[in-house]
Amino acid sequence: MTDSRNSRDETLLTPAEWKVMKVVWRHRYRGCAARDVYTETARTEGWAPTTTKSILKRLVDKGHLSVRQVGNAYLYEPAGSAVKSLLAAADSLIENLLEGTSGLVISHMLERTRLTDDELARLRDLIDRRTADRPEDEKDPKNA
Amino acid sequence: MTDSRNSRDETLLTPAEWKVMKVVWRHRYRGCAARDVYTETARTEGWAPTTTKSILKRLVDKGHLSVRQVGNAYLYEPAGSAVKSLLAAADSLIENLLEGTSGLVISHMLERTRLTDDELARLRDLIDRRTADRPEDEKDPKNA
DNA sequence: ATCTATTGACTACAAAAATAGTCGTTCGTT
DNA sequence: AACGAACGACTATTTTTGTAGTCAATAGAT
Repeated sequence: MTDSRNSRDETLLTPAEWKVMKVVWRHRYRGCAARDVYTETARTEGWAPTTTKSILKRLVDKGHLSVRQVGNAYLYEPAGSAVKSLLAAADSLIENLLEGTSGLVISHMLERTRLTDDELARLRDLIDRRTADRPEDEKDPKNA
Repeated sequence: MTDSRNSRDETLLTPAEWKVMKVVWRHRYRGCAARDVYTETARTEGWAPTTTKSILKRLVDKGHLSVRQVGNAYLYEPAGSAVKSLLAAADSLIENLLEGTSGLVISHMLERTRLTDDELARLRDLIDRRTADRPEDEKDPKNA
């Protein structure tokens, strides 16, 4: 047994790690060198280049980024699991939800997130389906 | 200036802190003694009572819990900001959203959260309003 | 009045995260 | 060929978390 009760979840990024991840993600199609990241984090976070490089390395170690040596340069890119990490973060938020606050929190997020009409439509669909599909005995639970 | 670029946000709880917070929250009306918490965390997390007590103290220090001495016992309760912390966590998740993943993440959350019909209705409302209310020039952005 | 279980305060310590420095090597430029 | 800028590897320091022990005070039971 992997002692599930214990400690730190590797799939969860720390705040600093997220900041780095976001920059790499944004550059994901052009390829992203360490410098691209630390130029930006220097500006936005005031970090020393070495700080950023350390975090990059940690992300690689934890498997969230992969490096590829292209000629001379080393290019970082989200290692498959970038979105997975994000969803894990979402799950973790859900886990933390205090009784009776689920609706509140999701509304809050909805209010603060800019969505395309498409995405909105998809969400409405999802909601409709949830309202209808639920079997009688599962209705109006005391929330998760 | 409070040097906003720096480090650890005190309003964000750590995973261990959330676990404790949830228990306190659940007992919020009856009042919650340290023991109530560590009895449960002993079972669910396998923590020593002292571990739980330490976290309780840290939560008090950070202002997420308040203690009130009622007669002999010390009762812990969410210090006003419990929900605020939760929303902060939600905001932080939003901040971390990678370009173009907003809809995905919110759907994901919706799918994994049990909501009352009321809450669902409110969400649908919110979505409808968002779809309609938006001024032309803000439609279909490249996401946040 | 005494004993004991329990509590909160304080202390401890290992691990992870945040932050950053050093250094040998390599790449372009001269 | 020589030099300096920049890179990645490795090392270092401080703070925060996770985890837990010790202990003096106290509340209740006897």
